[in-house]
Amino acid sequence: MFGPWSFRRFHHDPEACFAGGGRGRHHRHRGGHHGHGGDGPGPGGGDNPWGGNPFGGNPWSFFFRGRKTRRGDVRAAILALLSEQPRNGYQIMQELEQRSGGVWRPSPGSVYPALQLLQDEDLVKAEESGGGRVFQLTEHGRAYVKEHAEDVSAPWEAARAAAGEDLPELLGLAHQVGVAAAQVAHAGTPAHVAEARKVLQDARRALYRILAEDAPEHGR
Amino acid sequence: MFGPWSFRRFHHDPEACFAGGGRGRHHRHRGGHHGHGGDGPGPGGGDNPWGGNPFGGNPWSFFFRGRKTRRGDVRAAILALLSEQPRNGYQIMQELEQRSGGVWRPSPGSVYPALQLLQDEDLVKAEESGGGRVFQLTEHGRAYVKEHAEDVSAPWEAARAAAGEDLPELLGLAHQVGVAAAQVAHAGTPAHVAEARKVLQDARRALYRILAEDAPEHGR
DNA sequence: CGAATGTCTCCGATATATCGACGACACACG
DNA sequence: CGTGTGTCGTCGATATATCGGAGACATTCG
Repeated sequence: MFGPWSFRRFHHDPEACFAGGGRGRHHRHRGGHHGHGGDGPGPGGGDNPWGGNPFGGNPWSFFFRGRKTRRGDVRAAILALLSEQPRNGYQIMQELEQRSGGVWRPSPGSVYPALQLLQDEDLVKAEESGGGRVFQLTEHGRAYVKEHAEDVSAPWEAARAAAGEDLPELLGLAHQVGVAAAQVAHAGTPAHVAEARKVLQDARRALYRILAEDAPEHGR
Repeated sequence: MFGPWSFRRFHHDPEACFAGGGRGRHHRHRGGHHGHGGDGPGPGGGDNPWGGNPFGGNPWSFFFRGRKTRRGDVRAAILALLSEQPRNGYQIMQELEQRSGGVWRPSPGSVYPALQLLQDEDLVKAEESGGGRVFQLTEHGRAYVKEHAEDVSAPWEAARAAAGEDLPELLGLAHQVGVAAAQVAHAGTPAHVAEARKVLQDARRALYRILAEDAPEHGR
């Protein structure tokens, strides 16, 4: 089954629990060329309990972390995109984010090693261009894509479908609430700010009350 | 005066308006080694109207963009930090974010050029370490810091003070609202989701009503 | 056939670097 | 002295790269 934080698990396993900080909490800073091992900027870390951002980052990044695809998806996606046109690594990440409606942006940690492997297999080659490197399929790569059409899929579609509709909609609304709160904080009087604080506290309470009233599931 | 998006302007100029997309909107993609000039992931861009993140990124990043410090602050901050101990570029950015309570994280676009200039002036030197480069003051740099103590300030304190209290507090609450909404979206029934949608819509409406009732300022 | 173990891929964080836009500051001119 | 112009520093976005943790998948063993 999918990890606790993947939306695939959300989709297939409604029992999945959000408790705890997810991967970021357990993730240790590494040695080697990265030397620092201090506490991370996550919740509870350092002077700022909300993370790197004093306002806590966005709430969905807290949940929507970790694996969003399956093994082989990044490789398949790269082959699919490069069979359309040459692209650099950054463009590949951007395009996948765009085509998945934003639910999946492969990290550099998967894209660059996958590109390296594809080069090792002589399916892809890189050319210097404008200060960066543009990747394109080789002749061998084109033949491979033709012969393995079923492997060169569009995993961004699955990612998009898996994310569903409710989460984006509610988080979009929550985002608008945050925008309005920021405007009050900026342009409002102290009395306005106090009023806004109460509105937000009431909304939070109402949402948790919805969760609390959850009875054993019927017809799910 | 400060730019439309700096919190300094927020602080000193309450008339400042949030309308429009800020710097990101006008910022053009550049040529040269970065070739792509397509529409950005910002509001209104591409398939996903909320930005790179399908859920719109966090609301405060929309407002809290652009300049947060004055000319020379990054240089002063680097000198102050390196007079304590050697650090690499990434650690400098992290430390400033931490000490400012998160309101200021200088971008690589200011830190690395400033480090280069400080090296050119023989105030700082770099040493390879663990795959990266650690920067430290030279003898000349140490003398400079001693002679110009008034220039080597703690701009993170000013940044922190300028951000004030209301914005972080309200955005922290909005963040918690977002977290609760995400939990409902994930674990709730369709009826729960509909109920949560209403809670969020009501909260947004209440916040804008607070702003709408603003009379001409008294005693501000 | 199910459980345990091993392996492989994905990801977040770390780390670096630069360009062009833009805001703020200094300076010059009327 | 105020306004306009020029210059300089800051920033977001672009672009690359890698390490170690962890999840998912395959394989092996009982």
